[in-house]
Amino acid sequence: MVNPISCKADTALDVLVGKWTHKILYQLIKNETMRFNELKRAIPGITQKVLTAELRELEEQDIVIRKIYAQIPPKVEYSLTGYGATLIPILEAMDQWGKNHKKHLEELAADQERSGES
Amino acid sequence: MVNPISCKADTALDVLVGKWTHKILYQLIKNETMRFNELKRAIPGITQKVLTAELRELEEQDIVIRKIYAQIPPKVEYSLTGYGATLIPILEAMDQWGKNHKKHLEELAADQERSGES
DNA sequence: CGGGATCCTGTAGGATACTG
DNA sequence: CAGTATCCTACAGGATCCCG
Repeated sequence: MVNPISCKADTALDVLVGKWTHKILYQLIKNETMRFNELKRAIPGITQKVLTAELRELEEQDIVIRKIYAQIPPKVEYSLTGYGATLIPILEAMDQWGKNHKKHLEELAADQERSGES
Repeated sequence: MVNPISCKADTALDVLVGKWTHKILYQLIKNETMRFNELKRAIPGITQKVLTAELRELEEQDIVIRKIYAQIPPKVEYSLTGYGATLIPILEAMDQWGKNHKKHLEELAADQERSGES
């Protein structure tokens, strides 16, 4: 029998969900540590407000850490915490599955065309 | 260097996200095959409309299959497809991580109390 | 029994302007 | 530079009623 999932996937989903969350994490995985505007530039389309909000949430959850340099002009650096890094395998699994799923959906579409769908 | 995630996690997230999606999948993993109202009863709080919509989406993505018995009263059975089952490891990983994350958050809260947060 | 058709609402997320 | 502070909108999701 399949190992039953006790439904705490919500908790993980809560962290990962959000239109931009995983892209932020992706950047921090790739670049280790980034400044606010660096992140903003790396993620086209996101607004300051949303980026700030997401980063605050991730910070609260101990997934990213925020280093503030008391200087003018301000400098703030974000990076993954060690704990946050435990998300990487999940993101990688989802990434893999996602890639495969895209292919799968295309094949499905092709099949349906061949069998003459409306 | 960390294996960069190419950002197709969106695709997987798209499938999994939705307030109820993973609970539906959870039920189908546990019970193999279920009728509409069985699912509805197993997932307290969900409405027919939403359940129907989610099932349709999952069906379109070839993750669940819908078996209709032409009879009165109607009988419709839902179950995971073999392809849909490839999601199980991801759900399990998220479940594990989610459980651990809950503990982690509690520890964080306790730490902050001890250090005298406002 | 397993939905479809409507109508409604909360909130995640966007646009824009201002600031230490 | 790295944010706040407002205001606004789209849409996921909910409530309800109807139907073969």
